[in-house]
Amino acid sequence: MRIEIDPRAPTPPSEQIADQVRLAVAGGRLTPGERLPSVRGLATQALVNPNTVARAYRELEREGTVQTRPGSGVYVARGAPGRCRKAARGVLAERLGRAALDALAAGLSPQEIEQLVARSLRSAAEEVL
Amino acid sequence: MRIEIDPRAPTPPSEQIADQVRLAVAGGRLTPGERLPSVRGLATQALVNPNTVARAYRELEREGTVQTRPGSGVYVARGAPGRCRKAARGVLAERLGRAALDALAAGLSPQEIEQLVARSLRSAAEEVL
DNA sequence: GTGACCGTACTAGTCCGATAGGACGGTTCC
DNA sequence: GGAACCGTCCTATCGGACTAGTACGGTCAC
Repeated sequence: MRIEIDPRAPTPPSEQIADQVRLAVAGGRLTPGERLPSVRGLATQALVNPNTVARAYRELEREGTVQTRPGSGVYVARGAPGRCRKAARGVLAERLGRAALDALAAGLSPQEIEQLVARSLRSAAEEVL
Repeated sequence: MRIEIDPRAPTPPSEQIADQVRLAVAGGRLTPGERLPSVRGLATQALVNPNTVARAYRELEREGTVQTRPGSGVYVARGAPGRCRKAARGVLAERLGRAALDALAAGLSPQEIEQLVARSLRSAAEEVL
């Protein structure tokens, strides 16, 4: 479980951590019952404060994505993948929709926009290889 | 020139203003020589502080999108549409690319992603009508 | 010239999130 | 039992961005 933080991004670090965990769960790279990195460990690795990681975990627990076992660690909850996948679909549809709207506002044609997406997908697919 | 601010968005209000002006210039809804809303007027309309609008205008001036005529107002610069269109294309390609990557990470298939985009474009096109 | 605008500049204050550091109790394993 | 973890909680502090209020000089129409 590798998590990268971009300190210059407009979204706060704790949100970035939570988002990456959600995506990993939705994508099956974190499975139910699996243990997340410890608060201190992840804080050291991602160069943020332990409190910041703790806040992200608290948020994930609140929404039911993870379950913390006091004194032991934080674990992916049962049923989390389905929920995360559904939520991710909604969020991404929203993001893609906004981007598409902005692209239209900027004067790009629908054809150009679909081409941009197709190209992104191809290069992303290559990156995964 | 209508500008909407979402106070809950992660991007600061001044950035939102600058972004919307750039998109409007790129899309031809603001043309070279046209005058932007006054700092005070836009601040009142968008429910933000005049300083916040002034900061956005200063940023736009720095990058050459607008030109301020002291005592008179702020005007869209010559050559701005081309530059904005080019910049918008880059930014949007980046945004779409990130969203596509995240969607892949969340376990969506490329086909599903293209469908999502196509659907967004259709609904966006209807909205414009 | 006068008044109504315009953008700019400045200082001070507020708010929110991240950071820092320490203390606490629970769990796991030897 | 004891050491080494674990997550949690708390208080204090810092920094960035927005807000608030005021003052200044330039432009424009009458």
